Amino acid sequence: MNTLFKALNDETRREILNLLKEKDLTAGEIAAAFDISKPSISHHLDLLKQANLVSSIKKGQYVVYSLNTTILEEVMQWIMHLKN
Amino acid sequence: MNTLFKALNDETRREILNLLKEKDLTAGEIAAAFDISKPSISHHLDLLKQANLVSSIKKGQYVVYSLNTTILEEVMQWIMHLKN
DNA sequence: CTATTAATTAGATATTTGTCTAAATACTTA
DNA sequence: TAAGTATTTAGACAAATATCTAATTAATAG
Repeated sequence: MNTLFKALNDETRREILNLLKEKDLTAGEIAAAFDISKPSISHHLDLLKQANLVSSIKKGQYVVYSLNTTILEEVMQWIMHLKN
Repeated sequence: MNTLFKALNDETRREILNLLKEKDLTAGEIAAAFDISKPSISHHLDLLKQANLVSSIKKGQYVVYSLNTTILEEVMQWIMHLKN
């Protein structure tokens, strides 16, 4: 839960998730969408991966990232639990 | 959204919300539940208030805190939007 | 093979955050 | 009104975080 909320607690990372919602993207394509250096984006992607919010697959020299919505159930349930 | 996720990104604050789920509590009662100084808890409560996750009312020399679940809808919707 | 492209790792740095103690404010009660 | 209790504010400090540039790793193409 900690890792999850930590990953979600950043505007850039939340925006990355929104981009990946539309379609899978390479690290470079993601970086191109922001005014932030590639290493920084790489770091954000790492945190998102640690939280299981995205997964990645190496395709040749590219790394393709995908959104993983499954883990969002946990956040939903945490919130639901609070609401009762 | 930023303020909300920021407030949720801390174990102590999440635990405070869980305590308030059961019943309203004074600042002192909340502080008593943790091994953290009162000023620190006060600061946590402030962040939760900024995020509208709790509200407070002064009752004599006490300040009673309550959980505000309404704002959680926003988190829910943000997540739901990502899941489609 | 060597050069190029994609991505990550390393290391540095400024900012943010959580925590503390001490002091201030607000209310109650003797 | 003076003393005591509840809470917050102020200021300091260590740890965590987001960012950068430079260097490294991995894969492709000439």
